[in-house]
Amino acid sequence: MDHPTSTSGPLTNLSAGCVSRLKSIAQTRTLEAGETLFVQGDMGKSLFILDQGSVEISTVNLAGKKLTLNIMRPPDAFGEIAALDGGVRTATAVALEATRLFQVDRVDISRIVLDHPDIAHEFILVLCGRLRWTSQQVEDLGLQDIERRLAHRLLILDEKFSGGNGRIDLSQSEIADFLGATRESVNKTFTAWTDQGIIRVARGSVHIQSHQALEDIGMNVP
Amino acid sequence: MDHPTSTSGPLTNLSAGCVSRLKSIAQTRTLEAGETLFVQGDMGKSLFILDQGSVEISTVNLAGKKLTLNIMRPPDAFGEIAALDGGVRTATAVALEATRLFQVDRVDISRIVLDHPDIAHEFILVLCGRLRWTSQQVEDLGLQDIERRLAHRLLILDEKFSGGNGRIDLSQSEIADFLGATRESVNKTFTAWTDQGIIRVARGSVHIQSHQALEDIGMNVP
DNA sequence: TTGTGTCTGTGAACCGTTTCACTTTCGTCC
DNA sequence: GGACGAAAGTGAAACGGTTCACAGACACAA
Repeated sequence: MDHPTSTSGPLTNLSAGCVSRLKSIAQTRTLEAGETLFVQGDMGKSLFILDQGSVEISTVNLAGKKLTLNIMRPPDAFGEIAALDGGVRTATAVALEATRLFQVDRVDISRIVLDHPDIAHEFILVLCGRLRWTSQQVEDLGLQDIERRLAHRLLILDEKFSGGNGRIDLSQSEIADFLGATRESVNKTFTAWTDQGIIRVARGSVHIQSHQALEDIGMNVP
Repeated sequence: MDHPTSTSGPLTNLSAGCVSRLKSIAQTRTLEAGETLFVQGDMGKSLFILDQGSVEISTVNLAGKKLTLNIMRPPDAFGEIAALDGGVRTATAVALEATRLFQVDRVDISRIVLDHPDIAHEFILVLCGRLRWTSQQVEDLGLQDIERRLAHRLLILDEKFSGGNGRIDLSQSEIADFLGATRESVNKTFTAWTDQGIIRVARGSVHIQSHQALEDIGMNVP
């Protein structure tokens, strides 16, 4: 069996070998754009592996404010926490477009994990990666102001969604939901950055002109 | 081998059986009050299991603002992420008092995890619990105002540190660091709550008079 | 081409929280 | 018992971000 996509860091995924084994015992499932796969608080019975499309993972508070935790695209897997420990879903998953995914049942995963130590080890690495991703988010939300959070998040989104090429295809509202901020705040920061030549904006996307400048902003003392 | 202390939720610990096996291959180590065990960014080579004392897990930004992520007490274990995936420490660990702990080396853990599927499974459950704890923190920081965060955090601290008896032995500054807020904000909220009979405050501690009231505050629409 | 809806841009008022600058209370160590 | 440091209490001013209220731009469908 090959190694996981990356050994640490927040972008860790299961290895191709492990994924194909899981797919062999999975059901396939399709979702329409906007369809909800599960909501926070549901009992979680399965893990999902994306085949086509994209799924947004988010939480909403009682006032209706949304915080986007992640946007999953193939070959991402998600829903592992509840699938592995049998607890409730910690967030809500909604398809952003027509989506096709594999659904692996909790009992099958438990069996595989106990039978195959190498797969158990892979799940451990995936969970560690998730923990790093989430811890980073706690740190940002608890300690950084919006400008720094935004700089940091743009760099992460660029790496995750565009492989570092600098084009991020998200609207300013979507980016704001990632930060726990408002669209207006994001827009005002973007305007300033555009004036400085750090980014270029278009309808539904941002182009990073200077990764270095964004890194510097993240490194500044607030 | 017995079951983990709890099967899901943020307070999950390793089972007594697993802990005693890990202790048998661990070194013991003592720390003085204020001594730093590791800092964020260090390469992580081991897992720690507390025997006596307490350790604060926190992150600090460049401006010096601190966010307390957790305070560990026996029989808590911590440092698992870096110990399991070999990455860098995501936070800093400092002893709050004279502390004694067991240190288990990363290579020994890897071996045990691959040799003992049941222990691997326990680690998976512990990581899931950590992820639930951390996700909750993200949700609070991203979506809730200080009053709601404070209400929620008091209930969690009460359960974790005092088994739900209502007495939380932390100063207002320490509580503020848990929230990512200032001591003054915590103090002002405490004054209001004291007037309403929800809590009673003393030097270095808070007494919850009405768990229900705090739960209600957490449930309110902001 | 003219809608129609979504995304972007922008300024003013507002509000929650921090910062600052104290005073007071409490414990404990000479 | 008085002195000192740490914790708590409090009000005024400043600030970062949100809310609100629009106006303009672009995309796509009728």
